[in-house]
Amino acid sequence: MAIDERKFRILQAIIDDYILTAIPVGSRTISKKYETSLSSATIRNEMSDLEELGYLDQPHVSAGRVPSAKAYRLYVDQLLQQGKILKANPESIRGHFQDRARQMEDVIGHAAQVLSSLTHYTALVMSPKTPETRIRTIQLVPVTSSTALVVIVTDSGIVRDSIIRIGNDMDADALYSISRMLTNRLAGHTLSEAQQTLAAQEPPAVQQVVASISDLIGDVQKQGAAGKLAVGGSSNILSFPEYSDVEKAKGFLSLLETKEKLLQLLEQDGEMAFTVRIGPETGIPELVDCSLVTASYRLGNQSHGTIGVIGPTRMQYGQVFGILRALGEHLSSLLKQDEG
Amino acid sequence: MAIDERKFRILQAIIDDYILTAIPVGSRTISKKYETSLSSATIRNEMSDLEELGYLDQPHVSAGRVPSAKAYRLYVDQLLQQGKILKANPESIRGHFQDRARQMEDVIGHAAQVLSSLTHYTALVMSPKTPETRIRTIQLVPVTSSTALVVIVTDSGIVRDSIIRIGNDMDADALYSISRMLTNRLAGHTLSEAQQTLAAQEPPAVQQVVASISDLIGDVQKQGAAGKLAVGGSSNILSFPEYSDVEKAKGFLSLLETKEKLLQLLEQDGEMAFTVRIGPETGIPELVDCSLVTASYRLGNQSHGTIGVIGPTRMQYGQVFGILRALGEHLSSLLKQDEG
DNA sequence: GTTAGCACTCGGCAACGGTGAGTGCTAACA
DNA sequence: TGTTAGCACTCACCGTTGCCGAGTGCTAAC
Repeated sequence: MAIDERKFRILQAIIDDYILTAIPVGSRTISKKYETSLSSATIRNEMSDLEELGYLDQPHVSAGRVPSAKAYRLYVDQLLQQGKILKANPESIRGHFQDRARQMEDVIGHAAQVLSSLTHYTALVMSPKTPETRIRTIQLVPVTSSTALVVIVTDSGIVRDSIIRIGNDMDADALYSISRMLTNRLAGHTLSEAQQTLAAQEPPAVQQVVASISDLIGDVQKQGAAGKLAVGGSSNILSFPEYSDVEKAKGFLSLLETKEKLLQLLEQDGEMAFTVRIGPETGIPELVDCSLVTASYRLGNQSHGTIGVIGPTRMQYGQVFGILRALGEHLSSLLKQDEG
Repeated sequence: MAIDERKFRILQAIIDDYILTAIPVGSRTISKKYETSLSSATIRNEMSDLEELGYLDQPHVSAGRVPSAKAYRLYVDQLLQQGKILKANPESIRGHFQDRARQMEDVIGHAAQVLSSLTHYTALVMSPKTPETRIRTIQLVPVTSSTALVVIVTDSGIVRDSIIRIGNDMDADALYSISRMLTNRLAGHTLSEAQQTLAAQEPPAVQQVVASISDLIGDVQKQGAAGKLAVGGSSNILSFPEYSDVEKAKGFLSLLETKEKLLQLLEQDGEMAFTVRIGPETGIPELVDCSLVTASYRLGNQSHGTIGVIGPTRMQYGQVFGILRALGEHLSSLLKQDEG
């Protein structure tokens, strides 16, 4: 038995209704609200077939039907294939980003806030990963007589700084000449090349400084490979009856606090327009009743970041796609402008 | 009618028991577990008096008694006065801070994590405020041909950077000479003085750059005045029966997401060893069932930050005091060491 | 001042039964 | 062969009822 066009229409109606109400959908509801030309008995037969095919679940015998993960999958694939993406109002997004944010962390934090308040779901925003970035400038800035700030600028515009200990006999000019020397030697190299170069030739005078800088380069690399994550609207999930159970809610919120797992989850996505993971497809027990929708946004020409939304499986997918697309475009333009 | 020594002992027993169990305490429980020399009837009379005095509440007539905010206030004051602060194991704290964190934000974020996992409550960590800080160095680092990174180092060791747009005709050396000029002119000045100085004398050649830097100084000032806030263990509150109601939990978690209110709350505290706000004393409706315990930690000699814990009013105060003290000391030493 | 005794209150819980939404099946109809 | 009306059946939900037990306040005796 295959799923024909009418079955699909009925399934769609069930999903639409369930997304709105979160109440198991009965045959009579469909017959009255959606397929008015068919009687409830006919719908019933079709629903029975759909259940057999694995698209519907029945919480108990005298309740209506609930869409399965398989049903959502079909629904979403159809949505994406037909390009049924609700247009979000770009103005409403731009309005939230009036004041220029200066640091990447501020931007992604703010974006997560905006995304969660627009969708009413939980928002994730990951900064772009920059695994194979090249050094552009290294500069030492005096802080105290015995410490200095190392600033590393890479070609992806990522800046990382850290305070290191220096010998007592260095003034600003001495630091500047070291900076020039390092920049000359390392500019254009990838981070790992730079670390090797530094390890190979250590001028004894600046040995300690160079070692610290080498450490820092390792940090930059590690961090660039990982990407930073901002979460917004954690508590939104509590608005949904799916999470009225406190234990479940706690599991979900704890998951949000351990960002490693989330990063891992987001990193599985390539540079797709949209990735949708429905319930068990996430592979995380706490998210069996959730869907994760992610999209990527471009930063310059080489690296990309990820934005996403976690909500109940009965998510307003079409709307979420639209908002993600609009926000992604906005972020891309925002960051491009920053870079000049 | 005043509260005599025996009444106080009974009140203490009730609070201790309620802190452990969250179940309204009956006269028989006290008579059996705490005041074994007195019968339940006697306890009953005393409890009736304590209720009249406002120290106890009765959820309903056939339930035990629950301590009021007034009771906790008395209890905590006594605790602090007698110095009954449980010693926390400093090792357990140090163990969590093995890897040196490089940026202030990492430090406070990590500290919030540690604090929440040690106490099992929700942790707040605020970075030190530095309202009257002085500039030590300003340096421009080339990023692209038309942008540069401004790094401002202040005497409180706070570093703030931002990317600004520059004219196209500046190379690294030109930027360095501007940096020297700015540092010479502004070093030792407070931020507001620096802004005024810059506004007064604008060399036309670097007009745009200077204006951007002036903006940035304003930012630094604003940010220094505010302090950054990290929250840890938001979901911990869900472990307590007080917040098994989803609506209440949602209100609490939403509050944690809007950091402005929290900052405002923390800023009311001066540089006290401990500040305790019990239930209504917080002045925030979402926190009527919560207590907020804060402590300050020193950064260098001038500025101080705040760490705190939010938990149910029936909090393990003695233990929390101990952990806060130990963590505060650790943070102070950690940051001092960073500064060199 | 303390305590035993007793009547009383009231939340919590389990059992009960009615209601209604929803189903599956069957038989008749187009 | 597909559609539909009819009907018996299931079962979650909800309000009612009654019991249990923890806890209280009061009184009287010690």
